[in-house]
Amino acid sequence: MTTADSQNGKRLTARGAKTRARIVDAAADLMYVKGVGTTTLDDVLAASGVSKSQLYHHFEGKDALVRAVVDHVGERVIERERRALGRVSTIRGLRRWRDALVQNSALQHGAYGCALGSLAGEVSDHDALARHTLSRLFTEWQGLLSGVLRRLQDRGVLPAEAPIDQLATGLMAALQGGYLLAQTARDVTPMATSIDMALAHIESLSAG
Amino acid sequence: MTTADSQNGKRLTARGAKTRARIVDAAADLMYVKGVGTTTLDDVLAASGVSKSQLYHHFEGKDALVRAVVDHVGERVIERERRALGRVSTIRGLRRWRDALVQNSALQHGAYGCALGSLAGEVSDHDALARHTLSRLFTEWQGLLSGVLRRLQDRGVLPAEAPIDQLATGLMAALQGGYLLAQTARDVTPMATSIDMALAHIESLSAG
DNA sequence: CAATAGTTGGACTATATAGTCCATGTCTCC
DNA sequence: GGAGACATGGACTATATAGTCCAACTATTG
Repeated sequence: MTTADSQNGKRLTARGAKTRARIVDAAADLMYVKGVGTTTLDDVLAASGVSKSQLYHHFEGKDALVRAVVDHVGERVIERERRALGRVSTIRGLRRWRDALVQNSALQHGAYGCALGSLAGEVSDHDALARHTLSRLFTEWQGLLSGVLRRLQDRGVLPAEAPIDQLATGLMAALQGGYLLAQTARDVTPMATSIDMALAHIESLSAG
Repeated sequence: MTTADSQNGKRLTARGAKTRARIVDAAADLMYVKGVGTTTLDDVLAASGVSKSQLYHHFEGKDALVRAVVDHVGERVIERERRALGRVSTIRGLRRWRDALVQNSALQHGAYGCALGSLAGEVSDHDALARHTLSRLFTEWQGLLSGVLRRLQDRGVLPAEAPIDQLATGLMAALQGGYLLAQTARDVTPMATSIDMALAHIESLSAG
């Protein structure tokens, strides 16, 4: 966990932890759909069925809540990606990973974008701490992609000279850029296209 | 111009047009730096040295102002890109284009991201009209990239079968994703890396 | 030079929203 | 089982912000 999750020094009963989790869950969902700025504390209260004092009991204020949401969403995304990428060691596996993300986004016609990416866009310029956490999360996600590429390398699919980390950065950017274009067009096609191009580039190196 | 710029039917004197432009200019700058949601009308008033009634004389409300900002920023970006890309017909030219964008972003250590991209992220899920405009702007920008690739094709640098439009989409996504990663990391390196990867892929097709 | 339409200044209002407070209820641990 | 800490409910406040109103001013046009 990044920030104080088990309230600095305070005891925290199972009941309290549950309430806290309910708040963060509701806030994360709302902020994904409505955006961070337009999600009010009253929205969060209504959605989680919790009173204001409880919210302020568990969080110092909205900023702290936003940070908790970043932590929570980050954990969820990284967990999902770890499951999806942790053992992939083929180009086909990467394509399946791509398909899953694209199809998932297609359910909303691209709306809302990447859970992490849209948080990053909304928060990065306003909260240095949250930005830093998001930056680490992206790096971690990228590390999972690097792992896949390294396994490809180990299996001889990619040459030893292939710049693994840079390829992972490029793939990550293709993903995030694709999300943004899809979100704006309300059509996942550009997202599929951009990831395809990145994967095609990676695949083209295997000939070398 | 997309939305009503010369107020539907109303006369508009040179003086009025100037005031209107001052408002949009100030709003665009503030919204780029502070974000759309956290920029208040009072901020815009203070920055442009204009009174509230003038703002409401020229715009129906904040939404209308945001749309005018989208139009204005869009025009500025497209103009800049038309100048930068309009006559490029070499890979080297594309690299110079990349350098200009990266260096420009480096001046702010990546902060604020792409003028169009960050607007898209903030506005797409809240204002269908603005989203549509932004989508068209991205398409237009991408069209400029397609133009470059087509010239490369005409000059025999790229093969006839090269999927121009998809490559342009991929390049655009690499750019936008790079912006987002740079904004989050406050370091332009990932932006440079991701565009490089897209350009390397395009270049690699010239061998085919 | 009127008459009309566009332009401006700034006080005023309504409301949404973050944040406070305190009384009461419920655990935990000795 | 009792003391003290944790947890909860909800009313209350302060304030920021979008939006209104109107009187006065300035340009344009017949």
